[in-house]
Amino acid sequence: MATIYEVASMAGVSPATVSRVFNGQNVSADKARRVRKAAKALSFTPSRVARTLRMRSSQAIALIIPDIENPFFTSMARGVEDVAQAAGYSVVLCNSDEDHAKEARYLEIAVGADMAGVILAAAGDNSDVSGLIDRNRPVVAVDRSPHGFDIDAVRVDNRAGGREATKALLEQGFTRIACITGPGDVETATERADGWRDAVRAAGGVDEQYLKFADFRVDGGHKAMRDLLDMRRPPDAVFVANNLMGVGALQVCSQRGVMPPAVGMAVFGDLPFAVMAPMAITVIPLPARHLGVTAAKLLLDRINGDDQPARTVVLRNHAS
Amino acid sequence: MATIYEVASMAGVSPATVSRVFNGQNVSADKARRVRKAAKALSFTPSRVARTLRMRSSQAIALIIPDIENPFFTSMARGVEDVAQAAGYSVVLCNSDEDHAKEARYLEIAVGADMAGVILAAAGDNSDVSGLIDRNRPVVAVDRSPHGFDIDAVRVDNRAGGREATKALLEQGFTRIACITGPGDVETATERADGWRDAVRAAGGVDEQYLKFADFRVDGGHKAMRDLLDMRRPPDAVFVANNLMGVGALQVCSQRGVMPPAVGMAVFGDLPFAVMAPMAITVIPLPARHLGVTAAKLLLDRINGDDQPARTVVLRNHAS
DNA sequence: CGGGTCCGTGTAATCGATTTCATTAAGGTA
DNA sequence: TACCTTAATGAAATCGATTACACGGACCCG
Repeated sequence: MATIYEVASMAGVSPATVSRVFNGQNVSADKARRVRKAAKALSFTPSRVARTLRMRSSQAIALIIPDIENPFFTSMARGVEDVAQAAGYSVVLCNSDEDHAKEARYLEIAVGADMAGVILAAAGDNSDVSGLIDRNRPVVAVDRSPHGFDIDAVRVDNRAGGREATKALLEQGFTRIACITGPGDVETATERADGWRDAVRAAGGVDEQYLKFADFRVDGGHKAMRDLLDMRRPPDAVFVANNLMGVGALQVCSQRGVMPPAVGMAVFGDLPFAVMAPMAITVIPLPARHLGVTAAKLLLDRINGDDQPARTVVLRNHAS
Repeated sequence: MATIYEVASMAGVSPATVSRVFNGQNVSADKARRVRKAAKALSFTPSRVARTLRMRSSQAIALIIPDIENPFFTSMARGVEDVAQAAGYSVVLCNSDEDHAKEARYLEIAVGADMAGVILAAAGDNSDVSGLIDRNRPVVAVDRSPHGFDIDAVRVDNRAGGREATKALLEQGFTRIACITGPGDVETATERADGWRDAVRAAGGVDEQYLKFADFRVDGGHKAMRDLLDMRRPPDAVFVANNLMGVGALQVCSQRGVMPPAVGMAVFGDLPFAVMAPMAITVIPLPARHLGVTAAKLLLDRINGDDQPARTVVLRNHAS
C-alpha cells in the first residue's frame, strides 16, 4: 500500500509535489514524469480516505431507496448513476428496505463518511435529515419527501395520476372500482389514493371498504387482491398504486381465472418485464430514470454551491 | 460538525476517553455518562473517515454487479446485505454495467477507500483484482469468476443447468433446439451453452447456427429470438441462458403470436415478476439470494482472518 | 507494611493526503 | 547591474479518530 511519501522519495521530490502532479497543478515536466513513473512502479493508489479527511468531503453521493428489488427504483438509480459518474462522483446505493431504522443508519453513515450529498427516497413521512442539514450537506428528496424540511424535491403528480387511472376504468364502463395503495405513512400511497377518491366521488360515491392499504410489494398486492375478490360484493375493477402490487394483483387474477378485461385494472407505474404486449390493463407510465437524472442534477448544483431557495420539480407522468 | 475533542472538553475528559466510551472499553460510569451527555448535546457523529484512516480498514464491503436492473443480481444483493448488516458492515453497491472500465474504476475505489473486502460478479473473464490481492484485501467471486486469480468463489453449475434445461425440451418432443446465450467472454454464458451442446449432441447433432450470442439483457433476447425465427429453417424450441433474455424472447413470441408451447422454451433463471403461473416454459430456478448470502459469509470469514486455501462453493440450482 | 497487580485515564504519535506559507530560482525591465 | 515579478518547490500543519505507553491510585496478599 504505497503512500504518497514513498512515491515522493522514489521520485526524489516532496510529497507536496506528488500531490500536485495528481491534482493537475503546476509541476515541471521533468518532475512530473519522475513522479508518474514512481507511482506506476509502486502501483500507487491514492488514499481516498486521507483525501476525504483532509478535504472534509468525499467524492461520493449516497442514494437511499426503499426497495432495491423494485425495478422502478433501480431504474431511478441508473439515472442518478449516469449523471453522477459523468461528474466524477461515485454513487453509494443504500437499500433502506422501507425500514426507518435502517434508513436512519444510512443517513448517519452519510454524515460520518462526509459524503458530498444524499438523494433520498424516504421510507416514510418522518425521516430525519437534520443531521445533514446541520452540517450543510445537500439533500434532495425524490419520489417521496420527508415532512418538515425545506429541501429540493423531485416527484410526479401522484394525485393526478391516480385520478386519470381511475377515470380510465370508469370510461371502460366499470362502476365498482377499488383501490390498492401503499402504507398510510407514505405520501405517494396516500396521494394516489386521493386521486382515486377524486374520480370515484365525481362518478357517484366512494366506498371506503374498497380502499386497501398494503405494502407496495408483490405480496401486498396478493393479499389485498384476494381480500377484494373475497368480499361479499367484490369490485369489478381495481386501481393499483404501484408496479409490484400490480404484479401481485395480476398473479391472483391469473390463479383465479379472472384476468383483465374480465376485471378492470389500472396500474400506477410500468409493469416490470411484462411479456404480453397489450394486455387489457391501463398503465400510468412513470419517468423513473428521469426522476433519478433530475434529482442528481439538482444535487450536483447544490454541491457546486448553488444556494437558491429549495425547489420542487414535478415531472409529467410520461415514460422517459 | 462536532469532533471528539469538543466532546472531550465539554465532558471534562480526554479525547481518548471519549473514544473508549464509544468503543465499549472500560470507562468509569460517571465519565461515561458525562461523555454521552456531551455527545448528545453536540449531536456528535464520529467521523468514519478518520476512523478508517487510522484503522486502515473501513466497516464497509463493496458488492460489484454487472447489471443493477436485473432482479437476479438485486436479489443476490439482498442476500449479501442481510448478512453484512447483521455483522455490522455496510454494503456499497456498485453497478459495473457489464463494462470493464467501470468495473476497474470501482475496484480502484474499493482499494482507495480501504474497504474491508469485495464481492465481485465480474463483467468478464479478465477482471483484474490484483490491486486488492496485493493489499491483502479479501475478494470473493460470485456467479462469475475472473480468470487467473486464486480466490474464493460461489457459483452454480451452469453446464449441468444448461444440459438439464435442454434435455427437458428434448423430452417434450422438440427436435431443433436453439440456444440464446450471453457474451462470449462471460463464463456463465459459455458454460450454459456448453450444457446445451452436451444435450443436443447426445440427442443427434449440434447445429452451431442455432447458437446465438447476445448481451444478457432484454434487448439481446429480442434480437436473438427474431434472428432465430427468421431463419430459413427456424428451430422449434429454444434454451435461453438468462432471465432477462427470456423475457425478451417471450416478448417477441408474443408479438408474433407463437407463444409456448407452440414453440418450446426453457430459461436458465427465474422469470422476473411473471404474472401467469404455470406457462409452458421450463425454468431452471437459481438460488440468487443464497448466492449472495454464501458469498457474504465467505467474505466475512476472510475479513476475520480465515486464511485457508481458496474455496469454491457450487450451489445446487434450486430456489432458495 | 512492602510489593505486586490491575484498572482507569491522559499524552502524544499515528494514519496519508492536501495546502499554506516561505524560499529559491528564473526571467523581465529600466 | 539592480530590482521586481512569477513560477516551482518543500517543510510543516492539518483533518479527527485510535491506541501504545506511562502514570497514579486502589486493592490484595503474604
